[in-house]
Amino acid sequence: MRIGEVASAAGVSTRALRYYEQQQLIVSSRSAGGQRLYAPDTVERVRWIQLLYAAGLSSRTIVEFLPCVHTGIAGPEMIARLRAERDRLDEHMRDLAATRARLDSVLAAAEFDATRSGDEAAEV
Amino acid sequence: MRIGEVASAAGVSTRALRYYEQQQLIVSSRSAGGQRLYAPDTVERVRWIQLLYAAGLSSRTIVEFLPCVHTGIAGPEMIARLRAERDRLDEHMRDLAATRARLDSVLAAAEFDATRSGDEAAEV
DNA sequence: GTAAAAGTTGACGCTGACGTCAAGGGCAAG
DNA sequence: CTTGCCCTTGACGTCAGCGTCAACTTTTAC
Repeated sequence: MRIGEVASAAGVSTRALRYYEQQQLIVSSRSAGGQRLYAPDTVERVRWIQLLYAAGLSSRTIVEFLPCVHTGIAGPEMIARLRAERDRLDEHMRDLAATRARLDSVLAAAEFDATRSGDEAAEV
Repeated sequence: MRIGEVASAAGVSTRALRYYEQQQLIVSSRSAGGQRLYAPDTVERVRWIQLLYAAGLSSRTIVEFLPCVHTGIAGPEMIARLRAERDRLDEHMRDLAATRARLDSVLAAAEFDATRSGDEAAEV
């Protein structure tokens, strides 16, 4: 696959893919003319990368994780790192849930106030 | 309260507080000598700000939300924005949960593999 | 009264994940 | 052959939330 195909299949820009390659997150072979060629499973890999970015991991961390993500094999040190990141994720999710709850109660109050002042448009 | 007190009470740097003021997130009066003085509830406000930052909101968004967060009053437009952000948060949390699950299954595989190869240190 | 601690206003630095030109080369179609 | 689209490297730009001097002033403690 060429870079544009991978980009649209994975929903990222070609710039992002070149950046990922520079960060050693993905690899490519080259055509005779020097164009990048990707294995099909690169798309899956890129989706993983996006997930891990969204989870707050850095390129440096992701590049360490990706091998064992694919092979399922990790040394004890890597297992500890994986656990640590999972626990960080858990904590972050708890914080988000708390924030969401507080935001929701603010919303409830605002909606109640809106209905009381007769603003029909704000009602569910 | 002076800036240092608020900073340590809220767990942020003084630099952050000055930045928040510049972004109109908090206000201060001044002493005769020109030093910032804060109302005690500023601490709570700063905690809110931190929560919303952690939830991925920008200063621009937070400055719009904070008034109705405190008063519980919001126009229909603001209520829509609040709902939108809450929904974004929900979606983000779902993504994080999915990522966490996938990470966890990788971990399970790695741990299993580690026990099979007799690496006691990696066992729970 | 004086030294230390805490505060003030600039202003530049930093980090990360790309966006965005610029100036060209590769490649299938007609 | 040339049109047009996709690709290449290189390099500078961006944005946000602060960190970090620097050079002073205010306040506090003794």
